Amino acid sequence: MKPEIYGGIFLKDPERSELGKKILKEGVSLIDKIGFEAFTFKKLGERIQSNESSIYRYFENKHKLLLYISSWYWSWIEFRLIFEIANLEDPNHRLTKAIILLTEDTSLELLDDHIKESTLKQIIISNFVKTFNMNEVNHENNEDFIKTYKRVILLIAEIIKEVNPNYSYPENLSCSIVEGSLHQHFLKQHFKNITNYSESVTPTDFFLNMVKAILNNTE
Amino acid sequence: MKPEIYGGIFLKDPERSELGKKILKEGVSLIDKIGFEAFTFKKLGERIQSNESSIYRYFENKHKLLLYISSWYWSWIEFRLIFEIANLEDPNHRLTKAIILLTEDTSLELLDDHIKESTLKQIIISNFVKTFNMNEVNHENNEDFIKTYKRVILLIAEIIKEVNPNYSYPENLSCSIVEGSLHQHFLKQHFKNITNYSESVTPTDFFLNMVKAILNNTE
Amino acid sequence: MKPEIYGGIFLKDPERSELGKKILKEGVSLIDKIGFEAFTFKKLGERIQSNESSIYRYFENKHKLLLYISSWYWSWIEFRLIFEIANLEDPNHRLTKAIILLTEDTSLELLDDHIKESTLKQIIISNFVKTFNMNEVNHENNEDFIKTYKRVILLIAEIIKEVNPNYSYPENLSCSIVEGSLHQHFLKQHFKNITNYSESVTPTDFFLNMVKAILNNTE
Amino acid sequence: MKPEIYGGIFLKDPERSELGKKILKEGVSLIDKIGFEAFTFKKLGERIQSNESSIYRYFENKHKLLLYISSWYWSWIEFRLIFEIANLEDPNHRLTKAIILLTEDTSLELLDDHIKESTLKQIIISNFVKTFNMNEVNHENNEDFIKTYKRVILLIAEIIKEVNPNYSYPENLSCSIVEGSLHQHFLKQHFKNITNYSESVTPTDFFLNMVKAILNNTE
DNA sequence: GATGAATGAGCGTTCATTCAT
DNA sequence: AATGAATGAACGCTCATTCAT
Repeated sequence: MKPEIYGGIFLKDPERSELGKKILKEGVSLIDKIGFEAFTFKKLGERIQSNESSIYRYFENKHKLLLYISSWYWSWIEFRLIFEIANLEDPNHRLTKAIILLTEDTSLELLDDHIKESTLKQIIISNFVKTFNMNEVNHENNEDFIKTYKRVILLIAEIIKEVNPNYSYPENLSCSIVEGSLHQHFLKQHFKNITNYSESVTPTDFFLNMVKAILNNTE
Repeated sequence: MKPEIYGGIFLKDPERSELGKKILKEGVSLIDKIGFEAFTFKKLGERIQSNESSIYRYFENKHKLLLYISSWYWSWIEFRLIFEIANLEDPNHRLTKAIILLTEDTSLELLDDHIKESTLKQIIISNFVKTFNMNEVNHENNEDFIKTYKRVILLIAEIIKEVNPNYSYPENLSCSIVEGSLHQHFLKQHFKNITNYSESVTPTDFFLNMVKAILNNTE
Repeated sequence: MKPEIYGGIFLKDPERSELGKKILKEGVSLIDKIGFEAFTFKKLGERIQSNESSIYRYFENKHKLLLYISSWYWSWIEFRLIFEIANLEDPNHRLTKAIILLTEDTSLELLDDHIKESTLKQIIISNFVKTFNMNEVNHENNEDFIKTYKRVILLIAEIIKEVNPNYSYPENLSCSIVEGSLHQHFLKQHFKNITNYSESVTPTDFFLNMVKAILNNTE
Repeated sequence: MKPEIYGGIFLKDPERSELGKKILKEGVSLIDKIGFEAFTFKKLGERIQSNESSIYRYFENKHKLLLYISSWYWSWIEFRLIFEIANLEDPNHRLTKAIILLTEDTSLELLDDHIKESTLKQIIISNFVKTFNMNEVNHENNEDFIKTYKRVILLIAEIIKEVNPNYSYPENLSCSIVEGSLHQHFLKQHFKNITNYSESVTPTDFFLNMVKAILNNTE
């Protein structure tokens, strides 16, 4: 998949060179490992056997790299949503499929270079707020980045409306599901003991139950 | 209110000196303003007209200060929940009250020093994940800090069970509400245009509707 | 033993109060443990359950404390030399006894507070040069401190002259023995494998052999 | 002379750039002037008109720099010993030459950059113990550094054995001479008045006399 | 286009010391 | 006399970035 990343986030398209791809792949891996705070271009440089200054050819700074990765993630989610829902007619089926897609625990790989979706998800949840705060600083690329995320939200909201046009908060519910899908990862990691998840009960179950209850109720 | 903060987070109780209180008050304000990343003890020192080294007498590092503030917030939430629910008998009333407390936009002030709850909430949502990542490093205070948060989650989960003992995911729903209550702030700031909120429609409405639907449904 | 320490090294005589004695005892122990470089009054304060500022009542700074300890050591050596040699008539016996005293590995304790001579020796050897460099800065107390050390050197040199009045370098030989006695500790610790010491061969043997050879030779 | 320094002490070979050489030359000079304790990379940076951070590219910390300088010194001593003794046949001549080399006061310069041997010697004597304490911390480079020093000790010990195979403490005597050669500098500086040295009597005389006496004696 | 060297600025922390009690 | 609180200054080090090649 070649995600659509708005120009201006990068200086030089990382997808179009070997070094660029390495920066993405190892960048994702390193951020996941040591956290974005501790992540520096120097450390990434060491990891890819290259000088830190080379990375600056691609991204102005580490924040732009994170924005790139985030945009990438949401593009990928949007792409899969559209692709998988395309041939479903029944709104209920469409919504069910969407929720499954968002909440299930995949081990799919993006790109040729074997970046796992689950690793990306990890980074997104850990740095979700950060990406938005960054945007307040980088006003130029502000809208560009957020657009992709918003499109995902509105896509789900549309399906919700199809299922129950009378429900009053489709956008809020959409946000809750999307955000919730991220939050599951977090809960599983840190609070296994206070959730109701088990082998047979999954986040997907929880959200399907929730959405069904809410939308049937107001029907 | 004097929150219960587990010792070990601070070196010297900041509540027990003028300088300590200043550190808390101005610390909260500065973290909110420039973000935790950019926040340093040096900048805080300048703001409180004191040397950064003085702050080190109270907190080992800025991460411990954030842990303190977070513990404080969750203690405060727990305190209000218990206090306000104490005299309500009907489980439905109790749950409604709890949701209102969590989701409403207060401008209450903590402490004598005029720290606004809404500012605290802002910090918590922006750094929620971080506080837990920290804990993975500071294993000693690990459990202590998380305990308060867990107590809040389980408190709500208990009320949910009272309302509908047959519902399968009380803890998950509790997490969703608590996390959701934080998320509202965020949405309002960054996505006003994609939520369904208006003067007359509030986060409280959304969550009350959600919970009612879910719990009635499985009754 | 109450060593004679020249005033000016301390602000308040540490031997005359409980806190003072604690400072000496624990100071010696801590310097030995973590090294003089890493040693600070703050750490010592923690150890003796007292505030660092209290220590400043006794010693201007940690360098003065080291000077005090060093003076103490050399006074103690001088005291033992004089005491043990006093009743010996034969110069050869006197020299032999002196060498034994300097080179043997004692576990004698100074003061009431159980400071081991071997610990002191450890500190002296590790910081010998430093004490002299300090003196170049503190010109006032310069001579005072060095005097004690010089008296030990000259005492041995005198005995050497008694044994062999024709030997040309009594002072140098004296220095070699005194310095050598310290150096043994060091060799044993770091170079066990390149010295000739064993259960039955000791530093004392080496020095007795050396001195005998040198003084007989020129007789 | 290009000394053999075991890798791992430096991050980037200081001999291979102008800045690196400057760091060595001015580093030696500054340590000699203000002492190793007071020496910091910041001060060195000011002196070489460069930022301290640049120095960190070469050496992890000032302790590693001192290790480098020390290794350098002992390599230089070993080199001169081997070179000057190579063509001497008579063991007595070899030993005499070795003692002269070790004890004489040279003003030879190392490297192209005019680092005086005497300045180096000054640093070595002042920080001899320290270099070994460091090694206890930096276990990796431990053996590497000590090796060079040991080789010098064993080299002299071998010659001693050649002169008198029956002498019981060749290694100890070797240590005494090598350590003593350093000690002379110290004595001259601090105790001119208590040594027997004069225009016509030198440390070399003292040690030649000592060694001759000891080795003849047991023959 | 990619890299290595260099650097200014700033971070997190400790030190030595003073002041008020 | 002893202590606790406070602080300026400095330390050791890393970061983000630029420049020259």
